[in-house]
Amino acid sequence: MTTEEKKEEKALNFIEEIVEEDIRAGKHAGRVLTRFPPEPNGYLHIGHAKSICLNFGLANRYGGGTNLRFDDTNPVTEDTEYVESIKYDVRWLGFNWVNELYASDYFEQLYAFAVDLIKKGLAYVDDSTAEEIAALKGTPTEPGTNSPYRNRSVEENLDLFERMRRGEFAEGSRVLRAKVDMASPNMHLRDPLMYRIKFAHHHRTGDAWCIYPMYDFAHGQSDSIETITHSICTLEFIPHRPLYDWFIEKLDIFPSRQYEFARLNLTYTVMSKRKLLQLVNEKHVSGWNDPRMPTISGMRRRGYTPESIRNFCDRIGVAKRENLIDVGLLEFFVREDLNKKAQRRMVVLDPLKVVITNFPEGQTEVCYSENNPEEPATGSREVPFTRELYIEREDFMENPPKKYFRLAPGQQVRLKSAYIITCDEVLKDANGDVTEVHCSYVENSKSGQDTSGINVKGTLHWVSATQAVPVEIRLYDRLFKVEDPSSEEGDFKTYINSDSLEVITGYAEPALQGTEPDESFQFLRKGYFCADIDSSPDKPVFNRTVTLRDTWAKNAAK
RNA sequence: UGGCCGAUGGUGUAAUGGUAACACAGGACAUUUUGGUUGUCUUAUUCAGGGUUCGAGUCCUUGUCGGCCAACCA
Repeated sequence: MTTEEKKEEKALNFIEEIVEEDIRAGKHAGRVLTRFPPEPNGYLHIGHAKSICLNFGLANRYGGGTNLRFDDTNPVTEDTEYVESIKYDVRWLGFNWVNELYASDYFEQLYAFAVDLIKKGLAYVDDSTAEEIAALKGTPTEPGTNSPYRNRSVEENLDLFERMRRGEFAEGSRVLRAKVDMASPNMHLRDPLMYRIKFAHHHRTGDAWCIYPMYDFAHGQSDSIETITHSICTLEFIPHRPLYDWFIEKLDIFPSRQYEFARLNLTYTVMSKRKLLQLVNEKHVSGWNDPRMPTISGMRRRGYTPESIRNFCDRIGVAKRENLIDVGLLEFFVREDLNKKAQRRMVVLDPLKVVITNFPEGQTEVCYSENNPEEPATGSREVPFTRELYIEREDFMENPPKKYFRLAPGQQVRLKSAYIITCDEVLKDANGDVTEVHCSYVENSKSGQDTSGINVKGTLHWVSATQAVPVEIRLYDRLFKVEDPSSEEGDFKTYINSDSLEVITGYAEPALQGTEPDESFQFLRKGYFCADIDSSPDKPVFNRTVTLRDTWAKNAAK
């Protein structure tokens, strides 16, 4: 079955249904234009990826386009550093926007819209303090009270607003408000603020402006200016929609429409930029791109692929129900993708020395191991077999439980792509800890030319102790100890998992030397690992993306 | 106590008045020179009550539970 057919079979989400209905009805002549509107005040995270896949996916599917629009109306928190990272991340995810735009491009137009509303008697300058405005706003159960400045003349409002722009008034001394309805049960309709005074340097307009539009008077208007047909945002903006429509109607501009879907929540992490910024600022992580972060940049560094993230976003669907998705689903998709793509290598993370007593000292025998059994075309590589080897400490047990298929006294195992060995002797130190295991290899059991007829249950990964390359390995675990840190009592940071990073030295087969950053491998039986940007040719550093599925560990834990 | 949104397996998402489906997670078996991969099987009377209908997860109604809304943030 082709991808095309699969796509058609898949049920539509409710937004796709709306779009199809609009197309059927001939709305906007069947044109579809969406936008992805990040505020450049932080890095993109997996929740944004859901929105990106939705917006760009919709445009893709219905022959439209998507604008990348930076919602940069609050100069004090925004920065070009964020702009650059956002652009990089969207491209990396595999999407191309038709226009790179900024709400700040529209400041002059937005100002003209505001003047228009003032002239229509639908906006006024309010001299009240923030506290006074809040006090007159009422509560969800009590109506608000009109501001004493609500009935200024059009002329006075025009004059005051112009002088606000000229910088004649102090920050916080005046605002422009829409004249809607102070008694509305919808708080957002109680004369919402349109403009505030901020003597702040803007990352794009510099010091050209000292008044900046609020979200509600910038977002919808930007949509309209760009003739966005479907403006998709998250659930918390539902109460803003009547205001979104009010401005468009009163301004009599292009009728963009807003639709809302439920944001993504993932177990064992947090998904708000405010919280993520705290983790960065307070050094709980090394930065926005710390591999434990749910940011796109963090996941990229961790070893996640764009495909795996897109597949994930595809599978979780789009609806209006609050959700908390098991991070295991994300892990499934990265395993699925890396299983096809990542070459196999052998690396011992916690070494136990094995001496093959019947193998000559100083001799090296070349073995060949397939690079990826899922992709035979990737061929095989040489792996040196010597008298002294390392195996994983957990792959040996002196007194093994039932169904332990690994090495134990008197037991036989296969060394992957090499020989079957028999455990003859266990050496211990004064504490009784195992220091070394002596084995003998079965000479006619070499992989590919095995005539021994021996059937072993277990196959172990291994490296030559004398030719192994030490590598730094960073083992990551979930950032939080509880499923939903944000819903727990108190500060979410009290639930940080202090053991979320463990740095160890592993011993890699020689083929792993000189690995380039960003390259992903499957370390046999251990998981997927991605070379970190901290790697240098002489000292590779690997991040563990995710472990392999481990049914043995699961059973043993029971 | 106001307004708005929502409720389908453990988790998500479908079913558009006509046999509750798919994925993940869990369980069982088989395959496997990765306890990986792969394959087969398996896990729900749809929040509750009432109503409309030949027939309701779907429509109506009442209730319950959850979420959002009173930043000069977005």
